[in-house]
Amino acid sequence: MAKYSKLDSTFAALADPTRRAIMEYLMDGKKSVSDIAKPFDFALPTISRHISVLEKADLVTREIEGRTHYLSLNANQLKTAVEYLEQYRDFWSDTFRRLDDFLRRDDET
Amino acid sequence: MAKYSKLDSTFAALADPTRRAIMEYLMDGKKSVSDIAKPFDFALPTISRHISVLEKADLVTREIEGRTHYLSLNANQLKTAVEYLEQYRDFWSDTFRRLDDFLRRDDET
DNA sequence: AGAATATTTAGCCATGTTGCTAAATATATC
DNA sequence: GATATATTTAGCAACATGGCTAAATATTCT
Repeated sequence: MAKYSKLDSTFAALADPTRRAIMEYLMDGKKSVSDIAKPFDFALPTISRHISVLEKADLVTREIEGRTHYLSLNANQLKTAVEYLEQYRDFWSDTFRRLDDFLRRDDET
Repeated sequence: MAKYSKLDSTFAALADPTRRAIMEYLMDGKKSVSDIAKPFDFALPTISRHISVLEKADLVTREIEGRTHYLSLNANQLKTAVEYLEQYRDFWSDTFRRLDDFLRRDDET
């Protein structure tokens, strides 16, 4: 399926702390570029580029109103990233169950 | 918390398709470096480096037996990455619920 | 000891990323 | 129409990444 075709850019976008902070801020709702930039010590073009990386990764969407660009989280792609990682869920459940069993057996001695 | 302190390198490691393929292969259990390298058209040192990127990201662990290095998935860090992304779960549930409500209302007309 | 096997390290090159400042573009306001 | 505001684009420097080959290291086998 083409569902996972953007994982490269999605995970790459998530690998930067500034971009993750932007994402977290957007949980509050849609925000303009300058709103997003305010708390950071970076020049505006730097933030603008971070936003466009998130946009190309489909993690955020842009809505232009006059001269202001509003950015919002894209639920779809976030969900896709989690779904990809969840294929490992069985694996880590097994691991923790085995650890649990091990500890439980210790208790019985 | 220091729990999310490795997210930069973890997501960066996941951003490469070769490394994701390696991870998927490791779901089958622990494998040697040359086993892992076999299906790829890359030189062995290239795969060796990909593995060490995964290792530094805490996504895999290494167990050395004689001259052979065995690699396994690290359940902990996989779980941490998913947990980080799941803070957005409320957000995307809301989004999809709103969409659902919208479609439902359409049905009623 | 010497040869074979498993893997890493070093060094190179091409490309991509992330920060900057300066300039361009688009829209709103006086 | 000129000025102010919101944002992007261009171009640069520093550094990181991902591929390669050649060489080094560690272990096993004869």
